[in-house]
Amino acid sequence: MLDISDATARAFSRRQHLAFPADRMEYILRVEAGWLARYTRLASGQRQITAIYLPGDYCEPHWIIDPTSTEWIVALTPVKATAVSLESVMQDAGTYPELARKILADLVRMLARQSSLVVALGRKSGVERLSAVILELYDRAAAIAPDGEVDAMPLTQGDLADIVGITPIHVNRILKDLRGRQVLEVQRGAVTVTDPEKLRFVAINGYFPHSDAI
Amino acid sequence: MLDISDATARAFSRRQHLAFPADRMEYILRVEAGWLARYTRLASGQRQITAIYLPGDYCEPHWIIDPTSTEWIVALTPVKATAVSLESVMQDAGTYPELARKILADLVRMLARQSSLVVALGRKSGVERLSAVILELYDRAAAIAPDGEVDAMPLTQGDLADIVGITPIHVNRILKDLRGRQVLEVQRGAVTVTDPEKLRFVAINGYFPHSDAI
DNA sequence: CGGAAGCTTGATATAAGTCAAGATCCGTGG
DNA sequence: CCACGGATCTTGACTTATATCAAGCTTCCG
Repeated sequence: MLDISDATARAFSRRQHLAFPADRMEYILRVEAGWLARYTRLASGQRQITAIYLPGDYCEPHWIIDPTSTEWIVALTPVKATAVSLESVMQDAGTYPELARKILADLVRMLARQSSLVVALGRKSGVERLSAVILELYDRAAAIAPDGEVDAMPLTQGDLADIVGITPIHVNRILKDLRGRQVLEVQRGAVTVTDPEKLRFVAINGYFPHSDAI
Repeated sequence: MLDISDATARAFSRRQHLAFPADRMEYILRVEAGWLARYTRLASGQRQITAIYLPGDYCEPHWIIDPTSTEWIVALTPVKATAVSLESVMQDAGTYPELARKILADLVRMLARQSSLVVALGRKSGVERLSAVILELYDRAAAIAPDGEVDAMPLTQGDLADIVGITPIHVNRILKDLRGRQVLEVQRGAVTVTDPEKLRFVAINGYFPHSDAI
């Protein structure tokens, strides 16, 4: 069981797991640096990522209500995180509900994000889905960047494929196209948004109807 | 503003809306009878349903944390629901946290369901998605049925299409096929599961690999 | 009893997947 | 310091699942 003295930063390396399904958790991690993913694995072996956590986020905020992990949590980059024991959140809840309130607010944001991911996966084309997801991450990254400058976002084309539910090969082709339209740049293991507004347009409307140019 | 005296059943007719995006809510509805859907509409006019509420569910439980409606809530059937004022939940929270705890538990369940919907939409084929969604609803309906007997589930083929993110035409073809395999029966505006275990198999594995028969 | 909502089916089109083959980068061990 | 091997990316050719278009039917509500 963790206590306050444990509330110091812990380090995780890229591709290291922070939790597994059925784990009984005794703390919640607040991400200080690095990116995390939450995913499920299907019978077929395929992976579907259902959430991304960025610095400032409480990872799996619902653990304060039901402390059972249901999915895999993995570090997409080297990560630093501080653990807050559930016990202490619960105790504070009565007297200083600040922390509990913040965590619950995160929970609601997460629900909203999942909802819009459902909409994207259910009803949008490849370009639109990919654009929508990259844009959402861009906006979140911009919100926490000290100067609003977002640098390369540490996502493999395989990671992106597992978020938007398409083939990495197809992700590659879409990215190539978006790169050609000067919307973003692609590095090995990362994507950099160069024109957020164009990206926002594509995420909502796709390419112009009856046209190939943006 | 609602008070306790308002906590009596209200009636809504089929296709009537209970909330709209940006509405500021002052209460949460507990569904007593009937089915509800929560949905988003895209720029293209398409609809994507992101949640279904059944009797016993608290509709939009996250309103107790942020009382702003973000999507449309519509009755899929005639509905009876009782309103609980957020004010009273908040007041009770300190002294009798029972109600708040129940609502938060519902919120966590909802998050889990959305997560598995993301997985279905992202990584499963038409049959698998449709089977998974129908099965989930079947299981929920069975859990609240007094004798475990689930009757026809009130979903239009168009509704199903808007949950699983495929065309109503394609839903029709898949249902025809599942009907042929004796998994379920189809009525106008409703679906009846006749072989839940077969359905469960298809939801997880699809049809047998390298085979057309189940 | 008329019309809208819902269902059904066929023919055709297209977005995305699959298969295949290489190229490139990068961390690690010798 | 270099070499090796795995992870990642890239591109082309071909296949397939699902969408689109079109038409007609049925049921039910007002």
